[in-house]
Amino acid sequence: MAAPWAAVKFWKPGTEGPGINISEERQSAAEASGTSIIYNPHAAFSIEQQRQKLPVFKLRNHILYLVENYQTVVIIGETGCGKSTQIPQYLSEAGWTAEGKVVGVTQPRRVAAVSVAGRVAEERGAVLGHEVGYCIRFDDCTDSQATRIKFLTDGMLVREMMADPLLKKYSVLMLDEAHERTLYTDIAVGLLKKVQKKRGDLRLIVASATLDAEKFKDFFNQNETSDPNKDTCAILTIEGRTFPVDIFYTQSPVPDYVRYTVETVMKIHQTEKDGDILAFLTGQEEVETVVSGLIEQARIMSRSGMKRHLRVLPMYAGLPSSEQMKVFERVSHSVRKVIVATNIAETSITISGIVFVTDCGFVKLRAYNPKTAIESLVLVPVSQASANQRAGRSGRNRSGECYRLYTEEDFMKLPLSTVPEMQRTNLAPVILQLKALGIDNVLRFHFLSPPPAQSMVQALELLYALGGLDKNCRLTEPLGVRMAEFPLNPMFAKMLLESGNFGCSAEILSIAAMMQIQNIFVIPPNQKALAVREHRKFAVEEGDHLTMLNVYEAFIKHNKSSQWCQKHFLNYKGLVRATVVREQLKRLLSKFKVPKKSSEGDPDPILRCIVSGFFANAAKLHSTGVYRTVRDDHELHIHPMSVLYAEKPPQWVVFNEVVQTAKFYMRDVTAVESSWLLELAPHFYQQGTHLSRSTKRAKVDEL
DNA sequence: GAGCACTGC
Repeated sequence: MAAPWAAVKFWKPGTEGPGINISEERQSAAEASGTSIIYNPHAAFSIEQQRQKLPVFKLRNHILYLVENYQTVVIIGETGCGKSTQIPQYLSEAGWTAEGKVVGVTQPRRVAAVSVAGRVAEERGAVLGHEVGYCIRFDDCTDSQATRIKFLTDGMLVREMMADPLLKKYSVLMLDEAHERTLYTDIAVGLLKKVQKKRGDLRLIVASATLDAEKFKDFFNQNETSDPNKDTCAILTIEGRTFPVDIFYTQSPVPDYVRYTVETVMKIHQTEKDGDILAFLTGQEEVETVVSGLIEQARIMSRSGMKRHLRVLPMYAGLPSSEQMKVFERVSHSVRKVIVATNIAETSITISGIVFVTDCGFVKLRAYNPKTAIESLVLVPVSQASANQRAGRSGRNRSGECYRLYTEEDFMKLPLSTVPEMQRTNLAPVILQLKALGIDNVLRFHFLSPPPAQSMVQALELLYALGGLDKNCRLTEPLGVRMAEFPLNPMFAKMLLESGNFGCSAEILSIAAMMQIQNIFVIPPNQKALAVREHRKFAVEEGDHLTMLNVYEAFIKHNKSSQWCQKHFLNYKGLVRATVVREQLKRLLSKFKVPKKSSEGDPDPILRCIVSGFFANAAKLHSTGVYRTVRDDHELHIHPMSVLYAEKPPQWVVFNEVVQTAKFYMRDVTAVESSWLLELAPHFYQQGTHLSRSTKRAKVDEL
């Protein structure tokens, strides 16, 4: 094999030919784009001067005019234009927060809601939580009297609508980052269209990307004539403040993007001037492979006299937060930082100083099969919108470069945008929420992108089986109404509400809380064996649910000690969060007068209670050694992370979810008795109602 | 026998 990086050849569209030297290309592109002024928000200007320098400022009066005259304004706000922080202030200054009214701004992520609120409070010289506040789960930093500009997560807005369906306190709502099309943004969009019909005074601002602007406009425009003067929705574009990014493609498809990522990063390091590198891959394993590959290459190079060093850092959600923080640390001028990341770096975190990006062209996305009701995680090519978002991570401080590890031809074949989450998820939680918000006919709900009808049917079927809906698909009283109040998947809500009847609400609360936290068990790549040995200490033969209960109870017993967590390779922050989640769930159980009881060490009531919520996710071990779902005979396997993976496989199990990678794997698995299924879910497995298929009955009756 | 995108209530 030749020098590993020598094989990588990129070319830039619109140039003479392929195989161009990267440095020359960059230089000519920089010349063509002209000089740009670097914007530094923390330079020595007054806050007012800084605000006026933002691109959005020039359009201040135009925005206010549109909001005054159109019920909905779609704003195409490019990165760095200042829309999220400025528009709410303009609205407030123009009187939209008079008479106790509030301007609300939603964000898809908690950190964004908090940080943007902080920035705006600072600009207004206000104490966060008074005039300017935020509201996210577990953290309501607003004052019901004083708050005029409120930042909140889109999920929180949907929750607020349960108490106040017409959102009466708001005069304007701005849905920020609506182009991301998260589940809750889409729910909010559908609901707000309904609210607007009853509240002509409510103004809506949808902040979106160019691509979806027309779709949002068509959705909200109530003008049924062909006269554009009667439009109720307008579109406005605000230019951003970013720097040009040169895009490079490979000449031919690469056979192995993991290896080519290493090669490309090393080539950039050798031939390019200063600037950090961000490499996009699809999962933890790929990230770790590339990290060790780069460290090895860098070692070889420094031995052969390379002066500038590489600092290689992994970044993915499962990484302990202390490790995650390292990507934000500054390094000395002689060191180049390389961050090897999953999709977390596409939208969720922003690292400054990135000049070069490599993009493998793939992503792991959630998918939902409406026929089997199985959610899975699948590796798919990214969309063009996603690829452009990745490229844009390089042009934030100065002009950047993006190396796509695929051909331009392949890029053109990619879908323009990612399928909205609404169309690739289990809808049971969504339908329950909509029902609780008084949407009787969910099949006729106005979705921005309607989900598959079969997904709706699956959701209705499950909710009926859980007892949350009656035969006419109406929310049951009190069970369905209560289930909808839980910020959880309906199966968890059912399990919690039943826990009083089984006399184990204390244990079920801990289990439900723990199941909401990802990556409780930390496995550092260099101490894998030791970590696994420590984790084994918590394992019980009943399965993952009781193992999690063990971990939680041990954490409490050791006074929530972070040192104790470290010693046992447990995610301290995750466990703390579990205690907070548990408190919230406990308050809901008290509200519904579910008796507080403990089974005092008896596992049986706990397992039966789990079955009362998760009976639909049951599987039986077949003689061939594989599991099959009871409801439709789908082949499943125990996930290697499950404690039952190493045990003698039990005959019957229930599970929380299925992930599809190489096989269909059940996650969070617990051994049960088949008689419990018949006893606790007779309606689902025996009676064969009009909603459930008769095949289900046959499967259990065989036993 | 062998594996864990990312949010959010």
